[in-house]
Amino acid sequence: MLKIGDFSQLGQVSVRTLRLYDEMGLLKPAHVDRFTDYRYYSLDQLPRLNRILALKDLGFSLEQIARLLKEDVPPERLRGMLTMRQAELEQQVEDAQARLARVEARLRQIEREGGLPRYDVIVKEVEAQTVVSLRRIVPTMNEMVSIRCAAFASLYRRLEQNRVEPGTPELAIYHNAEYTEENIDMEAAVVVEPDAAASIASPAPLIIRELPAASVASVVHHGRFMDVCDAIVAAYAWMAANGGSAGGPYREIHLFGRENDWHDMNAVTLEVQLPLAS
Amino acid sequence: MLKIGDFSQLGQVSVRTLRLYDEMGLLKPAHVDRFTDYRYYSLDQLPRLNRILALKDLGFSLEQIARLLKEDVPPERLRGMLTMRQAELEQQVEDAQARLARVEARLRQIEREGGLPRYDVIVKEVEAQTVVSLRRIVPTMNEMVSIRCAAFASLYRRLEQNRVEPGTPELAIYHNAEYTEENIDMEAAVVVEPDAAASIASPAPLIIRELPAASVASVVHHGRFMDVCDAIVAAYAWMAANGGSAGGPYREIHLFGRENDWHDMNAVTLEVQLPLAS
DNA sequence: TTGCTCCTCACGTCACGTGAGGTGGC
DNA sequence: TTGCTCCTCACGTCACGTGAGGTGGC
Repeated sequence: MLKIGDFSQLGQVSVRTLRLYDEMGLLKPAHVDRFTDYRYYSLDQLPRLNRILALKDLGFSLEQIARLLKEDVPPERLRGMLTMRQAELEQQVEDAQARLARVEARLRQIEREGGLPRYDVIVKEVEAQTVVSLRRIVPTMNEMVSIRCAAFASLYRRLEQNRVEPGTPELAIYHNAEYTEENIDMEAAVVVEPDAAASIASPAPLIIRELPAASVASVVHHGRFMDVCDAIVAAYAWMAANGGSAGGPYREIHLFGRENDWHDMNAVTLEVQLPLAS
Repeated sequence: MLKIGDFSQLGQVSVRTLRLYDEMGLLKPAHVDRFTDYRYYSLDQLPRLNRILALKDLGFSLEQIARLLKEDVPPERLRGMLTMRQAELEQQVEDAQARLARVEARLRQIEREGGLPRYDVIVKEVEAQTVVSLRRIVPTMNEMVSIRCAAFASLYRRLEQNRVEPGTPELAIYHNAEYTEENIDMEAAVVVEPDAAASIASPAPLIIRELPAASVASVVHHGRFMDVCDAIVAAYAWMAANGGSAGGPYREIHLFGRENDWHDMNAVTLEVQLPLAS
């Protein structure tokens, strides 16, 4: 019989750990003194301790190990748990590799720019939404603001006529697959309740559609509206650096409010959402 | 100004998280009502929240992020932290891959044997130890027990003559590089205090040497002494399955006590330690 | 008697999730 | 007045590490 200290040395675990395993029922001492409560272990308990450590080494939690060590686990269940573990570990490897790639991209970025860059890109999930919109081709960049504002004005007017409450915030969607300064295919949109959208009898020229759910690369821009292109560039650059590709037209969310009502175009907050191909 | 609930929706984080970030000083609300303690955020705080989330996504702890967001971090320090993170992540990838390999080895083992195998192999570090030993060539397996016992008896006798206290446990070391049933090169050894070893004036034929520290694959065998070969096989099989190779002769640790004194060779506990090449 | 080992609480870790119990604003 | 949102505690998570305070065995 070994006292807990000796057994812990043989098994290369701490005394505290043995006490925990006792408490959890993972490894009960062969004998406990009734008067002193001292724990005594026998040498032939060492294989069980090693089994526990081996399973822990595979990444199982103590609770899972407790289940695996119950006498009556059928081999299929054992296989099942290991297969689960395998899948989890594959996921872990993948996650760590992706994260590593992002860290390396950051490092390269810092080399270039000498510090944390202006924009941070984060990936988030956006849900599907019903939007009502008007779509316009904008001949040149110079006309963008006026055409977009007119589109939004027209959109809100028609919604009012149909007694449909526009949701918030409004957004613009840019459909050109590549960068262009001419004939920009732009959609001015606003989120509405699906029921409200359905209540519009003859919608034309309004477009009513479901904006699909997506994983998006999201960048928040705060400052001059005209500088939003920097944020868009940042989103595309991030995507390229992390080996993704676009999964749809990017969305420009007017977090600051309605473009037509806003007083100061040099202090807007908006979010660029670039859907990622998955 | 946004109430915490609205800001949490925009930022895709929970209200609880925002309160935590406030408490930690990571992201203070733009304004806190003096009477109600309500937190109010402004839209232009969204970029900071996103920066926090982006850094978290790289795997930094909140405390590290707090340090990174202090105005005055020089870019080198930033690079330093990212490089650290990079190294940690490389380690994580490696660990997860190794663990995955072990899980897969287990799965294959279960396919073959239909359940958890008899032996569990764990890797542990053993420290360098000073041993005193006698080395013998054993012509055939049949003579192993008698020659080994004689060697241990002779070893203990000589230690006693030199008034050196033998440590515990005793161990046998097998030097043949390959499996063999003839001319087995065996060393019967016992751990001693370095000082005590040094005090032996003319040691011959005793060998006094330092058993090197090592990473070992460790298997505990409990049962008949003659079945210990199963444990040895298990250790080698594990090593092969996990892509390692032997880094020295294996050691057979007599946890049960002295082989010469033990009464029941059908109930021994011993540990096989197979050093791994690193 | 003095160290050494053992015992049982109980707090701390990390980034929140999840109530409990109470209050403010429409 | 009724929901809804906000507030501040405070416990739980996971596998221990690390004292605190006290006792048993040589």
